[in-house]
Amino acid sequence: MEISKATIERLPKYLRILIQKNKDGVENISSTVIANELKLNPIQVRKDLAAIYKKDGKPGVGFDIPKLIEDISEFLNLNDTKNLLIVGAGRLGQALMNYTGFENDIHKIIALDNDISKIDNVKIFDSNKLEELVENQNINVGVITVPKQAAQEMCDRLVKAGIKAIWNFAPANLKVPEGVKIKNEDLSASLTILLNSLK
Amino acid sequence: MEISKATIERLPKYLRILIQKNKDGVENISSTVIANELKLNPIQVRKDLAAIYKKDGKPGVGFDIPKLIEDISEFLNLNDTKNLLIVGAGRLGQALMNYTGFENDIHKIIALDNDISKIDNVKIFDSNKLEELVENQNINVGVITVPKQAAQEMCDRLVKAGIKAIWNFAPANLKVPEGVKIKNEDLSASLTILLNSLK
DNA sequence: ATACTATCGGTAAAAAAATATCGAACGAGG
DNA sequence: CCTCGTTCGATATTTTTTTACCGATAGTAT
Repeated sequence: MEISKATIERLPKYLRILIQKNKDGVENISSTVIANELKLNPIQVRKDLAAIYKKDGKPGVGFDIPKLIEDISEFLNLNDTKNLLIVGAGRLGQALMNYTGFENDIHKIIALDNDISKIDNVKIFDSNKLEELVENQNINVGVITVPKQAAQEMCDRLVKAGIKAIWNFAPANLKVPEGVKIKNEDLSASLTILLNSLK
Repeated sequence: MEISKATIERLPKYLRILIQKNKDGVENISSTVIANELKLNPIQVRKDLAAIYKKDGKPGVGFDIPKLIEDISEFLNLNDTKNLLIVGAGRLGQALMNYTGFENDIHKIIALDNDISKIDNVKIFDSNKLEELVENQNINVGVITVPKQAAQEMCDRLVKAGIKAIWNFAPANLKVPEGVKIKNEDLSASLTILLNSLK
């Protein structure tokens, strides 16, 4: 079956709940409980899970949590180590380097900046090492945390070096060629939408 | 007409393009040009704009950029000053305090932390001032940038103090009562979805 | 053993969102 | 001043996503 984009966006949310419940020692969970946590419809949760779950959920009991964690992780390909190259070691870049929220996949993170003396305890490379690092460090994702003015240029260099996925935090619509995926983390838009929902 | 959630999520993207074109001295823009920039369908762009634009677009010419900027800004309520209270003055909190991507609305940003000596050039308040600040500084949005373990507690305090909108950067499903809006900026999920799209 | 409740999966219906079609209007160029 | 390419808005259609319905099953309590 074809798995919808909407479903893929919800799977990580289910996973976070499942991991928490698993830590708490719970063995099974129903679609109703998951739905309540996320303010979703239980039927939707079941449909999403049916798309990737290999074992059937048990009527009256729910889903086997460890098995479900395994299946979602496998589907989302979380067990392969991913290497990130953070371009820009300002406050945001530093925040990402130290981010502990990547619960499942392990990421090697390398920071690049024009000013290589920015932080003491992390190795920062000079920006001119970008192409070399992409090649030698098996980088999967380029993360852009430079100011907006420099963002497109850094994006172009990452693409030229062979990167297929870009995670952009600069407030700009970056252009990438066909075949390269880009995810814009548009904080301003995000806040605007939140505020708008209050109306 | 009722404006769909999907439309509201696209409006800030249109706005960013329009502001850029306006700076470049362009006076009109067609739905086709906007759509190409964002890899969307021009018909969709026209439909979105029709929902909030007060003036008609001109066939053969396109839309009046300054007027469109004004109408989108008004619809999204961007001209009112919004006050943010950032809870947690770590790297992420500092990044948000210094973020220059909030292109349209002006935000007074106040930071809270247990350690009020963290940064030199920004006034940081002690965490126990949270309730007082929410009351006296007319705070519209509480921004959570504390570690996951402290996130729910801070969220509860914000809600109790009367905050109706929470912007959460901690990797956790925070619970809020009915009537309070929460936007989770789930970076791990975001990255996972990006990586998944490569398959 | 039987009834009761919670929950599942599959199919069907409804709602939301995206896209297509088309006649009309604008401006540029001959 | 006529023709052509561009673009619009309105209505219709298609696709995607969400929600409802229902018969069946697991576990629990009587």
